[in-house]
This record gives sequence, structure tokens and C-alpha cells, in this order.
Amino acid sequence: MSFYARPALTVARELLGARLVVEEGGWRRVVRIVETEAYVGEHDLACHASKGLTPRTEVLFGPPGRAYVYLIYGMHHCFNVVTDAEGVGAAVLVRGGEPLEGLPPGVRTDGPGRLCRALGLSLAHNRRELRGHGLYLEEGEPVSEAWVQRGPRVGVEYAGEWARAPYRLWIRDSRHVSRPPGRGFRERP
DNA sequence: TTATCGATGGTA
DNA sequence: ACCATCGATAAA
Repeated sequence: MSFYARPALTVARELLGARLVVEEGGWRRVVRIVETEAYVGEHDLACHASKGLTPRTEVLFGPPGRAYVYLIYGMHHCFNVVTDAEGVGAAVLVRGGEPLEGLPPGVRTDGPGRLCRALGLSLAHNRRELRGHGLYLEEGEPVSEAWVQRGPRVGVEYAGEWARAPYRLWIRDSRHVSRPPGRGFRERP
């Protein structure tokens, strides 16, 4: 069983601290993942797979370990890792990373759109296998449970009960965690 | 510092 | 007609 062929929430937890590597035409960019969200299956109304099998969602139901990249609000890309068994429409959205290599000083990598832009990820990467052909993940220092914080996923208010599930995970005190809109939410002291 | 608003295009 | 968003601008 591969790393990815497990429930999305498990993978979302273990991706914290992992390194995401993108290589293309001579450059190499690496971030340490600090924020993820699990989209756990067809029954999860916040998950795109809940729309059923369509050209867009097909990759979610396919083999684990592939990229699911989509365009949102007409201008931003979101990068996901397809998880769980083939036939299960589940994925993990990567929402923030700490720049480690190949990124200009000061570039922001908090938020799924900014992260994709910084790494050069686009629809061209959709459905790609995360296996070293310019796009892959590497193990990092494990992140202990004491450093993991959880909360509701961002921007899925339409999903009823599922909007409140604590499927957003992030590393406490990281400066590269995105901040959701709305009041009272403090995650950087 | 927080709040509001509009850009922009794939998807169904 | 929706959106798993961001950056500019305004208010304070």
C-alpha cells in the first residue's frame, strides 16, 4: 500500500512537514508543507467528488498519488494530492508551504493560489503522477502531534454539516499558514 | 489593523 | 450561476 492509498485525513496529517518539489527546465523549487485540507470522499459535500464522476472529477476517483489541479475564481490554481483507494474520490489540498529552495526571497507561499503561483503549478500539472517527473513529494522531519492544529476547512460554507468538520490541519506558529477571512481567528500570536 | 470588493474562467 | 482565492483599496 502506497503512502497515498490511505484515507485523505491520514495523508493530510502526514503531509505536514513533507517537501513538495517542482522541477522544470533547469530550475527546482521546494517548499515544506505546513497546511493541508482533507476532502474525504463522494459523501463529503465539500469535496468536488460529491458532484459525481465528471471530466473534472475523474482524476479524484482514479489511482492515488496523482495531482489534482483546478482553477478557481477564474485566476487561481489549487494543488491537491489524490488519495485513498482507486474508486474513492478523495484528495488533500495543499494550502501553504515554507520556502526551502529555489524561491525568491519574500515570495508568499501561504494560500493555495499563491503557493501554486510561486511553484509554477497550473492545469498543465493536472492528473500528473507524483513520481519524480518534475513533480513529487519527499519525506521531511516528522511533525509531532503537539505542533498540529486543526479546524474547519476554508471557504466551504455551502457544505452543511461537512463545513464544520475539522479537516483543515496546519503547523502551529508557522508564518506560512494562510489566514481565513472572518473575525476572531488568530493563528499567529 | 480589519473590511470590502471586484477580477476572471472552468465547470455543470 | 456557481466557486476549496487574492490583491487593491478604504477606513480607522
